[in-house]
Amino acid sequence: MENTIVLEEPITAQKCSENLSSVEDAIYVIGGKWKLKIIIVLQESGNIRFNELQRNIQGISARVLSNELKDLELNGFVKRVVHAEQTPVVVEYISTDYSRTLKPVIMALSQWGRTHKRKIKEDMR
Amino acid sequence: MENTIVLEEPITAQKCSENLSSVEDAIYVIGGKWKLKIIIVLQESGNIRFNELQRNIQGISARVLSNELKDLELNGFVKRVVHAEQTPVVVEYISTDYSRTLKPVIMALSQWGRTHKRKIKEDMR
DNA sequence: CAGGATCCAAGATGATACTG
DNA sequence: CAGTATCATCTTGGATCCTG
Repeated sequence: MENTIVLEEPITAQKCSENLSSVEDAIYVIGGKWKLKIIIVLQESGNIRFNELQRNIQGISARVLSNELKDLELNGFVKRVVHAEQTPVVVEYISTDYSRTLKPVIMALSQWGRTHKRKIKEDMR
Repeated sequence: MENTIVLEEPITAQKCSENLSSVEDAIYVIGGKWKLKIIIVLQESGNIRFNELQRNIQGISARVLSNELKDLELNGFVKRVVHAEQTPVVVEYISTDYSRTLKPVIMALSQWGRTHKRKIKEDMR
């Protein structure tokens, strides 16, 4: 281990940019108005079809949902299952194991959102 | 207990929309490309001035930063402190106690972002 | 320095219609 | 049903210039 070169970078800037860039990475893939919502619905419904999914996500259009799903599939959060045996073709979406790694994030967010909502209500009176 | 009317709502839809709406609320206030980043930098730097803040946040323009700060101030995440005694006026931004309630969210996100980055690297080989 | 005002380009979104 | 195509629209964002 004596040959290990430790580059002594400024600690504050270091830690800062470390957190920052990780959060940045996270926001990059699961950020935006819809991604997390879709992931949540998918996780809670097991498997679900396109139109039902759309109904479950308040306000999303077919086009946007379609695009988001492609994106999520590319990133490994969603699996698209086609049942070709039926006509018209049935397509189901299911969440992947990898999407389950987001549990802590979703929990933290929903927890915070809950208390935040309470705070807002109190602020209003 | 026999008179208790239990409205048997579909449990899944119920729990689903609960998580969903909380996360939705959270995303509504801290979502977007910049908000969390600004909050992080603010938390890690104690107090900081406008231009320095801008330098610390890769790629943000003055206009956007200005707007985001107003928004964050309205929501109680940031305090704007004006030192009028000096000329030209010095303005400092500091994070509030309330912004610290986001710690769990930030931790979860940065943790996830970190492991995600590792996964991506592995996927590439 | 700390922003506000303005202009413009680009991307996101909604609505509607259409297809296999 | 599971989307795609197209168009009109609206919002964002960047660039630049300006000011107290």
